[in-house]
Amino acid sequence: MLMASNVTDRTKPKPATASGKPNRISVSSKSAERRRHLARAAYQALAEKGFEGLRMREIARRAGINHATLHYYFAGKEQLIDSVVDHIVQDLSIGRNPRVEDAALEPRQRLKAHFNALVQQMRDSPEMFTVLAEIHARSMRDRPIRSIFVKNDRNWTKFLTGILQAGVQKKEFDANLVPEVAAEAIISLVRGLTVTCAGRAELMQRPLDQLLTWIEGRAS
Amino acid sequence: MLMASNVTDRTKPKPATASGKPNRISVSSKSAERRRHLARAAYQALAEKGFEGLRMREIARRAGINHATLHYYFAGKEQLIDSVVDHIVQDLSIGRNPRVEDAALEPRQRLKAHFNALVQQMRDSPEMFTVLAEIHARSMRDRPIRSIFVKNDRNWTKFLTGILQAGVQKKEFDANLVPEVAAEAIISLVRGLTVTCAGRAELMQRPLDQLLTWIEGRAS
Amino acid sequence: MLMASNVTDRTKPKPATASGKPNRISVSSKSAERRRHLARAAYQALAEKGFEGLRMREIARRAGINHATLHYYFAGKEQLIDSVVDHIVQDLSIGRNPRVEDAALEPRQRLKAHFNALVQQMRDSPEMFTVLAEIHARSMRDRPIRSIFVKNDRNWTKFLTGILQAGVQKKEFDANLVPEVAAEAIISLVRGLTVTCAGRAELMQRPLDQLLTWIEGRAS
Amino acid sequence: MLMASNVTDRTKPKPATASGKPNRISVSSKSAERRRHLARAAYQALAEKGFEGLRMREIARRAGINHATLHYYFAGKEQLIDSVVDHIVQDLSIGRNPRVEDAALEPRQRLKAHFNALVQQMRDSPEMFTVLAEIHARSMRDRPIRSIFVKNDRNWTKFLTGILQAGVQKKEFDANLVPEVAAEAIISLVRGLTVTCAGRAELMQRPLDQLLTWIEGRAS
DNA sequence: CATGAATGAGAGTTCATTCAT
DNA sequence: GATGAATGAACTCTCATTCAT
Repeated sequence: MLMASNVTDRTKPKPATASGKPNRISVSSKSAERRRHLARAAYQALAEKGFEGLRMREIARRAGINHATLHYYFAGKEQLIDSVVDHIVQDLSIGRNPRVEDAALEPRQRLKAHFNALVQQMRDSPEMFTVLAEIHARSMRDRPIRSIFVKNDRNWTKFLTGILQAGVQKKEFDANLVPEVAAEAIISLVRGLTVTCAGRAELMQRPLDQLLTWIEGRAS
Repeated sequence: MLMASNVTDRTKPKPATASGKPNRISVSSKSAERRRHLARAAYQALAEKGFEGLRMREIARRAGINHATLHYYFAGKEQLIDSVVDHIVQDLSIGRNPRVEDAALEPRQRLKAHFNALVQQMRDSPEMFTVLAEIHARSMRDRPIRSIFVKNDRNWTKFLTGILQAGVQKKEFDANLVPEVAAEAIISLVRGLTVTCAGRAELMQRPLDQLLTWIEGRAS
Repeated sequence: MLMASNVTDRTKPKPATASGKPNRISVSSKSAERRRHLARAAYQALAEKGFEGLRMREIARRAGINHATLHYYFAGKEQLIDSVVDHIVQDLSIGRNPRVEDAALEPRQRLKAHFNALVQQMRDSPEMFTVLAEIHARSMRDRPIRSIFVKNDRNWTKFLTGILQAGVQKKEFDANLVPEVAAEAIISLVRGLTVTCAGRAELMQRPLDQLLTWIEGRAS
Repeated sequence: MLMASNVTDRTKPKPATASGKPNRISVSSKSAERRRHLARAAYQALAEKGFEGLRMREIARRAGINHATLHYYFAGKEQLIDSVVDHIVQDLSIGRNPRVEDAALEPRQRLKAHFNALVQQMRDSPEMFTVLAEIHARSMRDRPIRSIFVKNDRNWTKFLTGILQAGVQKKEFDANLVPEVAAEAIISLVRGLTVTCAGRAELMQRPLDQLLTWIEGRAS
């Protein structure tokens, strides 16, 4: 989850057609792939320069195309940014979908894995949190983006609540825990961590461990 | 603490000198006052438009002066922004200085007061957190600003550690608490809350209560 | 005469050839037809947006083809515009060719019919005069286009002179009339009317009646 | 009347103030003068390239200033164009205001003078008619500009009607003349002439003489 | 022929900054 | 200090045109 590399990986391999001529699907997929590539270039520029320094020409340069071509794929800067936001939010949601096979795992392990993935993400692609910080800042003045995060947080809360409930039930977590409230606390703590520990994944460990300890409570 | 109004309040009125002509000190004081006034105008513009939409001309307009005059007080946009950052960080640090009279208070009450002040701040001047989010985002790409926050966080940690230690000692808090680690967790949770609950102070209560519960542990 | 619908009507349908494959002639005919179709699309775009707002892409869109295909029929924008000018001037000349059967008619009636056709044209396709105004304006800076109008005016003058001469001879018009001079006056008055009365055909009546009265002079 | 040079001449000389420091009026007049200068540069560019080829950068170049400065004086291209239209319409109205001293002159002479001024204008500044043709063309798609011309034509009609009435009364003109109708005819003829005879003032003479003959009628 | 993709040139506009007064 | 004027740099966006397929 949370793997920025997913921004690329999301490119689903199109089925190779037998005919030499590209069919409709592969054509549209090629165009979609291109758009993804451009959104990724924008994402990187955003990580390095922020919204303030985000320039269409530089995004195009990063993608290796003429800046006018960018306008062929995106009606304007705003749409390109929307695309970046969509992609990143989609990436965030990966790994937060309660999977059937997870139900068997110990909740404690699942929560730990969730945290570990976060730390790993900070190690692998710290720029993702820079971009997130930018978008979060923007979300405070931009209703539509705000809505996206609210919706995203609801899903995240649901995911965590599921784990917490299971943990309480299995006596792995503190019996007094109110799953939803704890989920809210976890989300904010994690969110704050990405800012506080920007780029230094190792700093995240202790607060996350502390959080786990609190969640386990006297149950541990 | 954390009162945005402080941005203005910090402007301490200097006693008018007897002479009709302003003396050196009052001139420099007037100049400093003007600089504070401008930084405040910039702060408001920043809250409404973000760094991306921050314009020297609009700042000047808000302050009621000609835009060219801005350059008499700040060498450039960057310096003006630095000034805003300085002011806001200074505001943040207010209320985090362990005061002698506090030592007598119960640590639990002191922590609660700290949290309440935060909620109040969100109610009174939510724009401060918008600005903070902007600056936090920038701090992830900007070393000097990052350093300011690191230093600020150290002070904050120290402040919280003091309270936590006292609380453990007085058996108000969980005996197993490692004050510094808990302080780090508190800071990140609070930081995340300001984003998650942007503008809706009421949402902050439950996570903060949860946090208190955790800190008190079986001691409660 | 002067019927904008002629822009389309001029497209004479070529009889389909027996062979299933289109032969040279029908191909070139189809191509010519397509060119006329495109010129008409350009004419309409010109009427709505003027030269300033004339866009190759929009012309293509109106014609229902890809904009790149436009370049298969016209080397460039300039050639397309030339084509529009040619078509419109050709339309203008229709009805100004002295016809044998007209010789029998009373000059007064012929002149009146000429004016009526003009009024009708303004009623039916006012956009033609918008396009004409655009091309007239351009003709004042563009020698080749100017030449086209000068030539066109010569034909128009000849047409009117014929009527006027006949009218003087038949004592229908003022005996003192110098046909060529009056023709020039008529042309300019008509030309000015199309601007002054743009889109409001009813306003053209009175000046045209006045003109007729003047031409008839004491003869009437 | 109709003197393009008036575009410049309209610059009313500001009264020199005694004080070395420029007063409010002269300052504002200087700015207004600058605006007039820029509008004139736009007018010339418009005459040479038409609306289609009108470029802010070139207008600035003609005026000898940076193109950004143009935006200091005019909010945008549209406002600059509006200014050009205003100036030209103002120029047109000069000489069409019935003056008291004219009442004594023979109407025939006054009408002739009006026509002569037109011919002279075509000789002196033919570019004015090029610009007029552009604006007329635009007026056919642009309501606000259209309104300006409608209003202008009303004044022109009034001016001519005054002369014609006086002429009829003094038996200089055809007794059957309906002044207002004739005025309309005159306006359209003149308007058409400026297009037909673009740049060749000598061609205007014969139609205008014809027009005069018609107006005088059997009275002459 | 037809088209989606691409591009160079250039448009209007904005903005931080400078400068003469 | 203060300000109106000016400017260079750079921005987003558009468009006619070209080209590979």
